[in-house]
Amino acid sequence: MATIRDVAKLADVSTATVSRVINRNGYVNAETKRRVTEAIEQLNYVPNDVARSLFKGRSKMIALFVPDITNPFFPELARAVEDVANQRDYTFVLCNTDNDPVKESAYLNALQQKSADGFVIVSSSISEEQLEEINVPMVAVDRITGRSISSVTVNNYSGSRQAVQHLKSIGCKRIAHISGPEHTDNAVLRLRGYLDEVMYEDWFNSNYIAVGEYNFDTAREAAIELLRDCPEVDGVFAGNDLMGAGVLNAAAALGRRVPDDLSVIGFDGISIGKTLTPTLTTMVQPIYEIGAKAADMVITQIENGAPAITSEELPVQLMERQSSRRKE
Amino acid sequence: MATIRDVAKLADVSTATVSRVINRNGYVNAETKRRVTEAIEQLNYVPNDVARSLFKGRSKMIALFVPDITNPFFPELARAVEDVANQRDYTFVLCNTDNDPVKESAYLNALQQKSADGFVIVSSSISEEQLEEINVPMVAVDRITGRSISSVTVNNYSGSRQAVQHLKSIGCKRIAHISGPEHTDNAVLRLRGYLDEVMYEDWFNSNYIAVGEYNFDTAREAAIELLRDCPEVDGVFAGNDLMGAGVLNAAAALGRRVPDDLSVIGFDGISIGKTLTPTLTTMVQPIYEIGAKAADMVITQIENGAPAITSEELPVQLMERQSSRRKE
DNA sequence: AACATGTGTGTAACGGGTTACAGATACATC
DNA sequence: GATGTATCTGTAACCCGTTACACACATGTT
Repeated sequence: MATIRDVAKLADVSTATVSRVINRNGYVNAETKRRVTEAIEQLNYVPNDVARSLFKGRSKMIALFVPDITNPFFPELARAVEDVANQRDYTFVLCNTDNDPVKESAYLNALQQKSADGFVIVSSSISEEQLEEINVPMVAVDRITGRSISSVTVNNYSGSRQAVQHLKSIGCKRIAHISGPEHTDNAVLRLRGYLDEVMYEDWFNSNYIAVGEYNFDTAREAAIELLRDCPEVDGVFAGNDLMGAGVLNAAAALGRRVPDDLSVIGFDGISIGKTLTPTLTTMVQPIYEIGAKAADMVITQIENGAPAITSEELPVQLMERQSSRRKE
Repeated sequence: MATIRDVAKLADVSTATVSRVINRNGYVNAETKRRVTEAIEQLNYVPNDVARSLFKGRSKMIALFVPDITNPFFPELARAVEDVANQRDYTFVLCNTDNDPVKESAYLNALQQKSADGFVIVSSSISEEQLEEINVPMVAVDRITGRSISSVTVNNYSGSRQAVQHLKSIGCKRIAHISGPEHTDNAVLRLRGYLDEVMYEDWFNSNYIAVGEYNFDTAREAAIELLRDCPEVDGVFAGNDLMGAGVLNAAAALGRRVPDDLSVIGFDGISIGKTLTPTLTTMVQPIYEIGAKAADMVITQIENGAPAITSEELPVQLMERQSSRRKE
């Protein structure tokens, strides 16, 4: 591979001049510039990013931390972050943290050594101290980790109320909630939204709440138990779409017809909702925009160094599909 | 951040000695080593990866190219590659190529500039010439791109025959195939397996073959048309699970009961198969192992420089679920 | 005594860019 | 004619590790 020195020699100038041509800064005579450009062309020269990074202390690289890319919510998010990164000429690195603080900080260290310029993270576990140690821009997404970090989220609380309101509006009289994990702030917010919507209903009772992880299996288990214990339940608000799929499966296993006997609504708007039978009614998050917005914020901060902590909250939207229908 | 020079000064040795301690090579007196280690500890020193990369021309970084991470087959693959990369102390970079040769080579260039050490790629489009240009280890996965590159795949042909045999064995008399895209070698192999299994059946007719993309929507469309035109079809082999989901959805839309009227089998074994109603019978690929194996091959090649081109073919396995059942 | 081998450490060049600084020239201004 | 300013270019230091090479000393060999 050709180096800047090869180019300099061929164009009969110093490396400084070549560098000036490449980076379009400082004065360069038009004729000189032509010669340099030609030499670059001829040698097929491309500047070495590593050398550049070393000098600048920056790498044009941002990383996304997600709990597990295997969860279909995250690929779409990743896609957005990657697209924006590319658009703005950054390299994109994906890291699965498994919600494990040890893995998280291992990644953080490894990437700092590589001069990563910024991070977009989905994390429930990162500590304020760790945040202090990072001296590059960082934006939290989907979940808020602490108040000393910028974030892009949706209004989980009001989205959750909307979801329950939808079930009420189609005539559900007994609405249960299969909640996500208690240590995750968005699950707590959704639970709170549900509670504030049903707490004062005379039919409400705490058996209508079950807790699972944000996945299919635990939700299915929880739903089977709940629906067996409370056969009067005619509406379920699932903590997210994956859990909604679990509820649909549980309903089928118990012979409960959806939406005739039971309406189900999820949260997220991931694409598997459309593949299910019946298709899943859900509160759609603008997942791609969330990721794009977060990536944009990080890169803008990298380049302009705007340090203010900002919190964006995007809207969710009801998407009615087959799993919920007005009762006769 | 502390540099090796700071450590050298504090321990009162040269940077060479510090480097020798860090890398455990060359001779270092035990007492000296102790002092250096202490200084490293005290300063919280971590070697700068970028400087290291610059000197060595290697970055301890591998990349995975996938058509689209949003397709649920790939996250699992990505997960495997990432895990192995981490285990062996490599950084993992994910790239979505959208099957676009332009994006592919843009990524290839960008990553070469960053001294990426190796690539795992899923691609139908990369050319032999491009392969020539890459002078780092590279392994193709899922699809074979050319004969000048190592690969890890499954036996698509025999897996496909097994799938059709399964439908026959449960009593299907008219078996259709919704095939994946014609420019993708694994789709072609699966189609060939299907053909070799049904071609000489007296019922066979070419209307039983439809072509789509490897996604839900096109398969759904294709299946609706096919099932409407050929109501006698009682078994469908879908090109992959996502397409299988499309077929199930189409069947539901047409009021065909699965598995009573129609049995459906997919290919891949991705997790959404379990979330569908009915759950989807499929030929399970060892996706994680494929990714792990490929990552392992790449890294081993990076470190030992074994240049021989090898092709691994892993087995697929029938997983019977609710979408297929023996006819009475 | 002469030489080989093993141990221990430092100096300095190197990888491939970037840029502060200095020097040179051209032109404008007073 | 002196001074100022814009244009153009090169030298060399710098980013931060790694390692070839040189040198010193200890021990073993013949």
